[in-house]
Amino acid sequence: MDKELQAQIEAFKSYRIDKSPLEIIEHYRKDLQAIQDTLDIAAGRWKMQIIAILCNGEFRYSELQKGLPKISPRMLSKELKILEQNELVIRKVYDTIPVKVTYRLTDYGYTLVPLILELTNWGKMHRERIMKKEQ
Amino acid sequence: MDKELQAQIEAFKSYRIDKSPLEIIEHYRKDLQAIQDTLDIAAGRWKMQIIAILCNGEFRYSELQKGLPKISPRMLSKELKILEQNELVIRKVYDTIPVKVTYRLTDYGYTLVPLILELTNWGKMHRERIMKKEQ
DNA sequence: CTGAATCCGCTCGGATACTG
DNA sequence: CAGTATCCGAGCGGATTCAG
Repeated sequence: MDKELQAQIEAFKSYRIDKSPLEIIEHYRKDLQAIQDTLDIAAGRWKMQIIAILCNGEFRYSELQKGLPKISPRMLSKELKILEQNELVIRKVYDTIPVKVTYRLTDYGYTLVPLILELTNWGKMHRERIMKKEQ
Repeated sequence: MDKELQAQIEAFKSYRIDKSPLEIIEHYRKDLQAIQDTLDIAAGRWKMQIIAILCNGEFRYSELQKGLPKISPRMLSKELKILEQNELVIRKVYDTIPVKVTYRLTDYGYTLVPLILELTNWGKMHRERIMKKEQ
């Protein structure tokens, strides 16, 4: 695992050897654009967390609220609507009384799993690092 | 690669089988916190892109500006300062005339490489998908 | 060349109250 | 239960100008 990371880093560094900084930047434009594209979809404090929950299955609106205690209903419904528009989430209404609404990821939404995992892993590592420093 | 993704997704789904949504959410709190932690470090429109450039080596302030044509000097220096405070980036001043300043990642900064790669990959895939749909 | 200083609009996101 | 409506503050980020 760590070796893999080393390899990735070395790949970046070796890429650089025979190029000037400006050449590198030029060849790297598309990657930056790609990052920007991802950020456009996933921006904000909540979207990634919502997707992360939904990776685990189908959840009701109120269940999501319990998973994200600090989110206001306004934000939750707003974010869900955007995620639905981007075809990452499917909203399903059950015609019962009282109403029941569930959310789950589309297949496309599940393509974000690796990203979610990286976010989670790095966050955990970061927290450990902070803890150590404080002691 | 795609098989690996399938395996990851299945891992999520099978995890769910014998648990209620609320149990899942409860057990999942720490992961959400981790995601939040990462977002706190990487939030905003520019930080990830700056780190992505610096993955390729050492760059001067003006080179970074060329890599991110739309960033204002204010933002660039502000973001770099925060990244430096978080020990992701090292700032180095050369005592020449005119001054020369370079930025590069710390070893800790390089731990973000996998995340950067995922952001890039997903962004590229997403763009292809959008293109197809529009035709 | 590498920023710092100032001004400002906008949108993100929180709080609260209310509805079918 | 699953949202909507309304109000509001903070800060993100852009534009421009200036300085060491």
